[in-house]
Amino acid sequence: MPELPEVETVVRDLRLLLVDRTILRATRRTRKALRRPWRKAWESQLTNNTIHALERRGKWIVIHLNDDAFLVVHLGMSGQFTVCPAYSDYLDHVHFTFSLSDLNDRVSQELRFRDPRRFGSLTLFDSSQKLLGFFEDNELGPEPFDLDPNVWHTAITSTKRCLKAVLLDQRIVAGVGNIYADEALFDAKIHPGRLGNSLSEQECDRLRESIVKVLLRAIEQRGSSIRNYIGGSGLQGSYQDEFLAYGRTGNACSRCQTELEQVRLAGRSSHFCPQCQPE
DNA sequence: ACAGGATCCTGGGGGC
DNA sequence: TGCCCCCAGGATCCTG
Repeated sequence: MPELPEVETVVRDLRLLLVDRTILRATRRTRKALRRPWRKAWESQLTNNTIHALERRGKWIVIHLNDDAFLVVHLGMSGQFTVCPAYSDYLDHVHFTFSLSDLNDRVSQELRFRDPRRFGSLTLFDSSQKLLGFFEDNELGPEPFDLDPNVWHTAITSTKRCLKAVLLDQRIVAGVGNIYADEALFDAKIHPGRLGNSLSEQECDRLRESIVKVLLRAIEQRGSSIRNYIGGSGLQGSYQDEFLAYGRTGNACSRCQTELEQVRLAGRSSHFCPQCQPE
């Protein structure tokens, strides 16, 4: 579900709500397995630990704690990570709660992790070295905003995979998912089924610039809420109202009025304009 | 090396 | 109302 703009929105929301606050208690509310195993010992490691920074890396949320510890969260397809009043009702599928130290005269609050489909995960690393090692083991690629044009050009043109598969590959670029891959390819006027090694240098540049443009605009709109995505403060995003390709099969292309089409690539539905994005 | 499929899950929507 | 099937913002593993 959440791609880079949604994760960035959660991080920005939570930064305002969590920095300098202490986790008084970490509670696992279900025994259902998530994508990665949770160790019981992490609960005591988190207790009385203070959050001093939050950052995003690709689709990962990194929470900096004292003693060089890091809580790393992935939202998978349906994850929600929100701060809410401690007395508010629990929805179903809330797997973790982290009660927070009071802030001045505000009501007591909790950080909650909810994830109906359980493709998300929470993992604690007890040193920055282990955190970096984790990203290295995953071969997590560069942030879209830091892409070196030459490295990008080489990565694209040295593969015979279709572009949709390349954009979804977190080793090539971190943070792009199904929605923003389609939107970026539409913006760049490049067909998602084109093979990487068929792109010209100009097309590589255009695609890279479209990715950045689409992601930045989506962040401005707090991401896309099409099913159950919400930000760290519970607010929805609105970029879904600006989709030009994703989910618009059968509608008229905003540029040329041709009917948009849909194909399945890399196991994912891909939306495009057959006129603007020729095969 | 890569495509394609299955898998891990729950829930919503459409068709009947 | 219910049932069945398909689909979904992710990522990984297996087969051919």
